[in-house]
Amino acid sequence: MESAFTWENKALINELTQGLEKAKQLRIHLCSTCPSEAQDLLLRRIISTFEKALMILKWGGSVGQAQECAVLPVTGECSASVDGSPRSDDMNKNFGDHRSHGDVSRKRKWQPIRTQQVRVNSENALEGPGDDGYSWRKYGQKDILGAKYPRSYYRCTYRLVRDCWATKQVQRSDEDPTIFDITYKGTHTCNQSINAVPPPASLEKQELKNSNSHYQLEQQNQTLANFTANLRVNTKDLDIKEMPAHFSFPSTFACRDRENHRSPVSALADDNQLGTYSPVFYSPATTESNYSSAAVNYQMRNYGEAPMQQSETDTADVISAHASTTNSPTGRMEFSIDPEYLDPNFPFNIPGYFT
DNA sequence: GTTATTTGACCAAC
DNA sequence: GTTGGTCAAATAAC
Repeated sequence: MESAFTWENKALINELTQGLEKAKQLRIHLCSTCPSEAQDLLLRRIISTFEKALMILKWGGSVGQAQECAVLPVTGECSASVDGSPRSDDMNKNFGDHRSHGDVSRKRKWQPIRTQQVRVNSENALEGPGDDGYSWRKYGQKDILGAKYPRSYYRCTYRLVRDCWATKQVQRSDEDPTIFDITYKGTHTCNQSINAVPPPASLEKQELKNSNSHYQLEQQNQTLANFTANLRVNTKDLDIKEMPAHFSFPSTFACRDRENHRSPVSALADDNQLGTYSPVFYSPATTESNYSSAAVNYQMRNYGEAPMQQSETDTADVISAHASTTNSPTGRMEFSIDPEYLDPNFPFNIPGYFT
């Protein structure tokens, strides 16, 4: 069936392919003029971003292994452990088990499952892998048969106020106590973004914050718009005439769904442990020099397909978690792309989304 | 007083 | 019957 989605998907792939080609040409042009290392790095990352977006789109619609691969941040293999051995958690297995379930069950095995391993510093090994950008509430702990350490169960803090059913399980590795196996189940629907929404002081206060969430979104969109604008400024003085005038980063991508205070961009932010694009943004008040720094610091944790230079990423087989996002610079905002939220029905051809 | 964590009990899956 | 996942009352922390 040649659905509208298929057509839009092809059109989007075409646009992204063009963008990729132009970025490559831009890099070639810049290479001939001896660009700074930072410029070259930024260009390589822009190219990589296009490639990833294309890959995500080409996988689109198949909820199988490919997507699961895509959302695993650092192991580079689907459901692979640190040593690369297959893991028992398997998305397909868990998706397939619907029998005798309604929409909700005490064991929501139908939820998408992602696994991740985090290595902690020895000094904080006792308290676990630390902050992953979301607010979690521990709701249980269980001794697991054959495991040396108990498994901890966490659910999203915003389960009640935002009906967010994301959960995670944290299990310390028997072999290496500094490694934690983290299993994420479900996806965040609470529209959390890192450092943007502190845990609720009370449910009432949280509802108050919800009423302001649109304002927060606008602020984030403004930041993204600035990011886009700066990207343009940095290239417009160059003698590049082939850069398509119609292309720009979709800063207006956000605020599609105001009712739910949810947008594609914010939705992408839902799961920072997924396919972690982690561009680092600063507030609009950030100085230009800081912006340059932000651009250079643009982090893209790879999910496996394109080899990253070691200097570009501090991730190896496992994440070295330093436990707290409080180490982040003030005003830092990260978002990541979860292919699950790439809405195949999203009207990309609406004027204004892509100018 | 409010919120988070702990822990025993309950329930579903196997 | 066993095991893993979740609930909810009790308790701790702030």
